[in-house]
Amino acid sequence: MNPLFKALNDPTRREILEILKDKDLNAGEIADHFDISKPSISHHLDLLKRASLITGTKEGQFINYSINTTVMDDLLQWILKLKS
Amino acid sequence: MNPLFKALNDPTRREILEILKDKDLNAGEIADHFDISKPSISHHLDLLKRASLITGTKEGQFINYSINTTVMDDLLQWILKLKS
DNA sequence: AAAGTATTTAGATATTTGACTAAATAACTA
DNA sequence: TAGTTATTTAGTCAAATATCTAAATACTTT
Repeated sequence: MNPLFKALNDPTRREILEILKDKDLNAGEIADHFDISKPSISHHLDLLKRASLITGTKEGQFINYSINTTVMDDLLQWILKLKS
Repeated sequence: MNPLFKALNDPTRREILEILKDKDLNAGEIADHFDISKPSISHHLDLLKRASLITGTKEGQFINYSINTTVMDDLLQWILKLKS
């Protein structure tokens, strides 16, 4: 659970998830959405990957990122447990 | 959303929520569950309060804390939006 | 009023985090 | 193969975080 909460505890990373919800994008396209350097975005992507919230697959020169929402099921469970 | 994610991004604070799920407790009782100083627990309680995840009501010398799960509805919505 | 208990506030310190620039790696293109 | 593009890794720095001890505040009890 820890890497998941950690990954979600940043507005930039949450926005990355929101833009990936609509469409897979490569690292450069993701970086273009933000006013932050590419290395910083790369770091955010790394944290999201560590939490399994995204997956990156190399397509030639590019790395295409997709969201993976299945990890959030644990989070949903945890919240619902607290609410019951 | 930010203070919510921030508050949840700590194992001690998540455990505080879990023990408050079962039963309201005062600050001292909460502190007794952990191997951490009372001032540190007080700080964690403050962050949880800022996120409206708990409420504290003074009962004489004690402050009784209760969980408030309604704030998590926004979080649930956010997660479900990403999953749809 | 003085002493004791419960909790928070203040101040200090070590660790973590998010950002940057510069350099490294990997793949494509001429 | 040399140059260009995409992305990550390395190293640095400032700001944020989690912890501690000591002191302050607030209530209760004697």
